[in-house]
This record gives sequence, structure tokens and C-alpha cells, in this order.
Amino acid sequence: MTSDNKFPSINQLKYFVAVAKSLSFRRAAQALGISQPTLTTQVQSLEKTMNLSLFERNRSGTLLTPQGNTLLPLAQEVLRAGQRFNDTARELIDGTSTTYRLGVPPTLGPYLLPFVLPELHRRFSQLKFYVREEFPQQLEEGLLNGQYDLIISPSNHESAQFIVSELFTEPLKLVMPKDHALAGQEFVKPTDVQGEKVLTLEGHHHFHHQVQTICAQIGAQMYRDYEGTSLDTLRQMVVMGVGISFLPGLYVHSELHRPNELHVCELQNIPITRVQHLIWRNTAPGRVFFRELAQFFREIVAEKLASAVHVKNTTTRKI
Amino acid sequence: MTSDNKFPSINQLKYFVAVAKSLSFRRAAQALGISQPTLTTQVQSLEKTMNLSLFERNRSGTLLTPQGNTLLPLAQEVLRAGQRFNDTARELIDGTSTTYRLGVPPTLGPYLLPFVLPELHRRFSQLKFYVREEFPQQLEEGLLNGQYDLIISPSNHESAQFIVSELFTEPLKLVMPKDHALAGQEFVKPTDVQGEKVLTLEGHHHFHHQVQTICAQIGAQMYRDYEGTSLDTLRQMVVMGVGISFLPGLYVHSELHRPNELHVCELQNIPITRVQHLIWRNTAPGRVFFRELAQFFREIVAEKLASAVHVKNTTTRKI
DNA sequence: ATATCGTGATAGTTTTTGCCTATCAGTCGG
DNA sequence: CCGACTGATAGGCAAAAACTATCACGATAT
Repeated sequence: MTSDNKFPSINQLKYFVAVAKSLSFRRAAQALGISQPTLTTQVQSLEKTMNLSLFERNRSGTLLTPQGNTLLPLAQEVLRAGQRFNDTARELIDGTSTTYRLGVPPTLGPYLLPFVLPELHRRFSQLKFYVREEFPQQLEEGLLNGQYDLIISPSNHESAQFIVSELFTEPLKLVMPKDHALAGQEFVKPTDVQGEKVLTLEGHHHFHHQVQTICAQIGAQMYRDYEGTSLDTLRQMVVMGVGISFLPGLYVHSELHRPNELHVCELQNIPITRVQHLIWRNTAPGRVFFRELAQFFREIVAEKLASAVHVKNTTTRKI
Repeated sequence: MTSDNKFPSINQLKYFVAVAKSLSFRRAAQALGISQPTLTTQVQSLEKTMNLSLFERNRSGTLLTPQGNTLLPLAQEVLRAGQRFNDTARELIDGTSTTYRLGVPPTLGPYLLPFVLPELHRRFSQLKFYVREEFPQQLEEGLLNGQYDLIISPSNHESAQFIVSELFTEPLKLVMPKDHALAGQEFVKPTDVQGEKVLTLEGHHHFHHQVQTICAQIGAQMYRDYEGTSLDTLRQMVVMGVGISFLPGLYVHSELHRPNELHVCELQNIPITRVQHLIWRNTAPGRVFFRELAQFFREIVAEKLASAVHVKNTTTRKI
């Protein structure tokens, strides 16, 4: 006796509406493609569960009761909502009209997605991404627990649960003030950098660890007193002469339109890069489409950002 | 292949929402009071008819797919619409929370309903009437074809399809200008009226025919050149001295608050009245309540309008 | 008056659907 | 590596929903 939430079935509501429209059980049954007795019993059953009369049966014709009159638009609203569900479901079938939750690292998203997403939208006008920026570690965690459907991440952690598709290789450029002693060279000898103060982002950026590794490798010292919270502040600190730094190729490509501000170069013979991947759960039902999507990413990047990054002709691989 | 309007059942949507909420088939099944295999098969069936995946099944846990995520609010909207249907149906059960379409003659409605409807609303706060004024002939036609649920009418045509419940008897008052020769008497001898010009409403008012009958009976002449379209214009014409007229007691009671304008009297020994009835179809499922309703009408009229009309202690009778 | 046609309701039967129990096959944490 | 968890599957039964055939009644035309 808590709450008799005995819902009428959608079919019964459909039958109710059909009879209300034609005011004839026989004609309504024909329109519905069912037999008249079925229609009669179903409507009776609906009336019984609702405990009221929807129709006034007359040997000649059928009329809506005042109650039926009141309930008719509500029943139609249920059917309309069902129809919307159906229509939307149909659109979603092939995966190109769906909204995916995409996670990207903050040091990549703003400099990559503006080139890629508009082009994807051009190809699949109904395809949408809900983009969120987080550090790679949280991205992977979020992908695992369902917060994301897709992430882009530099780490290709082996995991039985992920499918990792390599997108492109991005160089890390060495930047320094225009008036720096090493400025002017396109390639700088690693030995020249020894002893330089290298600035980087705060610790939980993947970028931080990578720079740390590089510094250890070439004997440079990381300047830990000032760690930026964004690539923009990092650039500003370099401009102000606090030190030198590494900046992702896509950032340089996107943001350094005033080349006189900084000198951009690379380390000689030591290609420093990071590799970005598109990653999804191997259990994701969208995995077929995700594989195509990764390919689209590569194609678009190869087309639009060839000057900044390198796209291997890699096919998706499972790790 | 026209349109696969294979609707998901309401139950399946309910199951979908339940699983989406708890992200666990077993817990959702428990919450729904069904077994886990049933839930699994129903959700699978839903996915199959929709031809997409709503959930990503992982041996440890369950996640919504992007499609499921999109469809979830739509499914909830269907359920909410169903809930509204249910809630409304529950309110409508006893008939006192329903909107009834009530038809009344134009010579009665404005002078009766303002006294009755507020009182009915006081007793049944959810009871509503959609009131429409028409001539009695159209009222009966409208009642027959379902345009009205209830009508008030002076005619008590015998009909196998109607139930007629007498409400009250209303006198027709004789009115004349203050300076008329007969003014001043409370009862006028019928013979004195012979030769008087009697004004009335246009032909399709029931009122017209009744006055016609009376005139023939007492030997007065109907003045056919000016037939009013409303009781108000009729009154104005009498005030202007065009002739004398009969006016319904309830109209006199409602509108003649300036008694010096007109003299109101009655014919001696000839009680002229009209009887109003509440009428509904004998097939109307609301007939039990309509019977009560007629009784309420009589009680309210007896209480509020005793000075203007007469209520018999009549019970409902079938004609 | 009476036969005919049209209405929805009913009876009896078959098919489909929904739900159950029992069990399986993976995954995860200790 | 084991036990505890996940959802999926198989088989069976009962309820729901469908069908055909027929009925009872009212309206209408003959």
C-alpha cells in the first residue's frame, strides 16, 4: 500500500490515444493493426488499473469521458517522450552523432584541439565532444572509472584495459631569451646547456617529469624555485630572463607568433619529443568507431599541423 | 519498413534508468524487486531493439556508454510523463476533481451559475466546469454527440438516452414601465393584458416559444418587429416604453436592482413558469456523481435563491 | 414491425513475453 | 591461487497479449 506505481504499459496508452482519436474501437483496431477484441480488452485493462472510465460506450459510437478527456494529452505526452527517445536512439546508432567525453592534458588541448575539432565537425556534423583538461594521471583514472570515453595522453602505460592508439610525435623545443648567449643557433650543443637554469611546470604535469628526465640526461639543472602553472607563464618567465625552458612544439606553433620575443631552437643530435596517444577502454562498445576516430585525428593532424609534429603511418595497436 | 515504431516498454525504460543510477545490475535488480537475470535480459532486449549499447559491461562494474548517457534523460522524461499520467488518473477517480463541460441556455446561465458554481467550488475544490452558452436545441444535440457532459435545459424531452433531473421551477415575471396603466399592482388580471404589445427574444430562444404560448393563452399580442437578442436589451425596450414583457425570475433577481425602473408583477391565478433540468447521457460513466451533483444544485439553489425560484423535493427520475 | 448493419463485449485458445532458479564465466583483491 | 564479486546464459513456468468466433444490443432502412 505504499504507492501503487503500477504503470500502464506504453502499448495501452497508445491504444487509448488511438481510440480517443477515432472514437471507434473497430476503426482504431484497424489503424493499429490489431484485432478489435484485443483493443477492447487492453483498454478495459487500462481502465481497470486506473480505476476509472476513459470511454463512454454507446451501442452507436464511443465518447471520451471527462476523465478520458483530461488524461488524453497526458497519454500523448508519454508517447511523444517515447518517440523522442526512439528518434534519438536511432541517431545515436552509428556513433557519429554522439557526444563523447574527451579528456586532454592542459599542455596539449588548447594547442591541438582548435585545429582538429572544427575539421571533425565538418566531417560529422552531429559529432560532439565534451572536453575537459586534466593531468594525465587523472585522465587515466577518469577513463578507467567512466568519467571519460576517450583521453589523449602522452603516457602509453601498458594496461589490459586500455586500447592505445598513437596519434603523433611532438618535438619539445628549447627556448631562451633573444639576448641569451646561445641565441641565434638553430641547433644547440647539449654540452652548452650544462649549467643553464631550466624552468618547467609544477610537479603534477607530465611535462615536468619529462623535462626532469631530459635535464638529468644532458646535465642541465632544473630551476625549482619558480615553477609555472601554465605554458604561458613559463614563456613569460623565459622572456623575463629567469632561465631557459622547453616548450611543446604545438604550443610554439600556436602561440609564438612574435618570433622576436624568444629564440626557438633544438638540441643537436638529441631529438626530444613526446608522443601523444588516443586511449579508450577496451570494453567500450564504441571501440570500432574510436579506431576510425584515431585515424581521422592522424589524418587531420598530418594535414594541418605537419610543420609542428610528426605523424607516423601507424595503425592502431593494442597494448 | 515504413517506420519501425517498436517502442521500448515502460518497464524496460525503468530498468534502464535503474541500472544507470546504480551502475550495477545486481543492486538495481534488488532495488527493483526483480531478479538479476531478468534485468539483464530486459536491458539486452532494449539494447537490441534500439540497436545500440547502453552500457559498457566490465567484469567489475558497469558504465554508461555515451549513447546511454544521452538517452538516460530521455528515458527519465518518459517515466516522468507516465508518472504524471498516473498521478492525474488517481485524482480523477472519484469524479470530484474533473473538468466537466456544462452547457446552459443564455437566458439562464449568467443569472444562475454565479450563485451556484462558487458554492460547488467551495465543496469540491478540484471540481471544474467548462461552461458554454447555447440554445437548448443545440445543447441537447451537443449532449448527444459528446460536446457536453452535462446541460441545463428547460425542455425535458423524453429520450431513452438522457437522464433528466429536475432542478427548480422559475417563475416568469411580467414587467412594464413604471408609468404603465397597469403598474402598481402585484397581480395583474390576464384580461387586462389583452391587446398589450408583448416583447420577447428572437425565435431560436426557448424563451421565445414559451412567451408565444402564454400570449396565445391570455390573448395578448406578440410584438414581432423588435425581438431582442438578450434579456438586457429586452429590459431596455420595456423601459423605453416599446411594450411589456415577461422576464425570467432569476434574471429579475440578478439584474433588477433598481426597482424604480420597471414594475414587476405576475399574472393573477395563472402561474407562468419554466422548469430547469440537469441532463446527462444515461450511458455516462459519471452518472452516479451527476445524480449527486443535481442534488447539490437543488440544495444550493434552495439555499441561495429561495426568493426567486422554487425547488421541489424531487429526486432524480429517469424519463 | 422487422430485418440488417454496425457497435463494443465476451469466450476460448494460442503465442509471446516476462520472470524465475540454477549455473556459468570471467575479474579482482587478498 | 582462492574466494567473492561481476554480468551472461539456459531452461522452465506463468502471466500477458494476441487471435478467431460469437454475442448482445441499438440504429436504421425496408
